[in-house]
Amino acid sequence: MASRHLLQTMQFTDSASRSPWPHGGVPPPTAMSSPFSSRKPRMHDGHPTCVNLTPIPHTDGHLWRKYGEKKIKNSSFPRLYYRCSYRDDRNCMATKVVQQENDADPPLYRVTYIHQHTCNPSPPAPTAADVFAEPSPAKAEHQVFFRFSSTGGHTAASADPVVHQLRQPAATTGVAQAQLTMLSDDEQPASIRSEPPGRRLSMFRAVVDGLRQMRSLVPPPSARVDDGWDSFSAFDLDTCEFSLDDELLCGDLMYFPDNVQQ
DNA sequence: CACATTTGACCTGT
DNA sequence: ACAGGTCAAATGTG
Repeated sequence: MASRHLLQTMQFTDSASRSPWPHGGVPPPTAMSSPFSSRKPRMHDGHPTCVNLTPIPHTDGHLWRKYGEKKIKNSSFPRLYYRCSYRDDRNCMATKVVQQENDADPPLYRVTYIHQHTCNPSPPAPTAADVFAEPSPAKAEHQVFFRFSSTGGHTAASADPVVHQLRQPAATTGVAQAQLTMLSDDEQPASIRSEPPGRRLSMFRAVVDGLRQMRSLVPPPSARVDDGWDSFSAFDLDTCEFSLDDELLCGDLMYFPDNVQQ
């Protein structure tokens, strides 16, 4: 699969631990509608929620305990209810609801997260202000931070925009880390959200140019199928399309090419 | 035995 | 009344 690559050091745990969201640092794949937009955290009974679509609803880096299952009207699949396993001893009120969406292979699940985890205090997730911010000299010494938006998939028509984060340590280390993630609207700076689509596209292309430079510093190994870089090898800078050649493991999430195309 | 899951009952909002 | 969310006893598992 595409997760192991280069020095077998694809690491996603850092962002996972810093994210308020249950998946490796950012919300997982889902349908989105415009550049730099994605699912918005919504309010659920006055509590923030995050709705994700994923083929692997059960592995998101947290420990859940199932507490209910309900047949839902007009749905072929039951709705599963989970709460954080640390609810009692750590007073963590995070819950999630898993609803199978279809019978595809693999099936797609809609996962609704309610409340953020308070069971495992960790440094705050990168704020929206970090997006497109110049890395500090200290940070740049260890890694280069890229976050960019693109349309995902092989065709522009079917492609929903996603926002990706690509991370790489200093080229001098010879170790590359790549992370394909997505940012919710709330994780993106308002300055970007408010930009017209054309302007956002330009910004995205500028970041992709940076990505190309970064790749030139540490070229991807050739003929490696399970190379994370392969996931980014099909960028079309004119159309901002990309494709995945293989599954990509991101944190605890498995991205499948077909799903990324959505 | 401890813990997780299952599943029907119960509760609540519309 | 109905649908959806939660509880909790029964059951399963290591």
